[in-house]
Amino acid sequence: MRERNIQDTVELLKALGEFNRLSLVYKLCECETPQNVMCLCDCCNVDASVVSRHLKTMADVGILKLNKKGRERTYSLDRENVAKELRALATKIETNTN
Amino acid sequence: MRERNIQDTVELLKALGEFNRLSLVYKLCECETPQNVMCLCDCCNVDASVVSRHLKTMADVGILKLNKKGRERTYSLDRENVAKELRALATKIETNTN
DNA sequence: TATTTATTTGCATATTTATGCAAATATGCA
DNA sequence: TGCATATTTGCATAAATATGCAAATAAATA
Repeated sequence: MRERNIQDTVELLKALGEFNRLSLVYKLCECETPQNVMCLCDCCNVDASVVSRHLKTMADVGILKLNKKGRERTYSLDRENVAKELRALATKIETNTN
Repeated sequence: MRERNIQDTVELLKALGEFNRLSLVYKLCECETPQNVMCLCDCCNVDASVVSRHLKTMADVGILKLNKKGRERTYSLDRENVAKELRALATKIETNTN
């Protein structure tokens, strides 16, 4: 398995490491189905355009999946991918890589 | 087990999500013994004062452990803690928390 | 005590990032 | 086609963050 380079990892962590974005992630944790921007607006007190940008930021680094069908654009968590990346980092840090 | 609140998690991720800081973490991954600031300066191209601040940032959120003995102040990775936190987040994200 | 070495802190600055509003875009529907 | 709704984008601004340099602090040692 090819190792993520450090910059990719930084971007993943940076995308998760902001209050409103992590709130969106937590919100999406509870959702069985993909959610649209309007619905996700409820979980943080900011303009819809800001939510839209946060969602794009996270989609860009593989945290979210974007589904387009017609007018609706819905986002869902890429649970598997995020969990995999976080666990890979955990393992790296846990292990003395000498 | 008490769950970390969202702000704590944000701070952990923010502390890891910066290039020079993650470089320091990777460097410390390779070290069996705690390292001092001067030694850690090698791995990123910034002033020692900047490294010092980055190390403090990470110590503050439990990524690093600070050991003081005499003049020497050494830092080591809190491998267990970081791995635990990252895995907890991975599990939360992976699981539909309905 | 004076000096040397390691680290931190104060301050100024540059860069990045988050935000809101208004306008643009996209799509479904009357 | 024209309108309504959802989403994104341009732009300006505020806030947060990273950085370097110089000075301050801390501790070992001559």
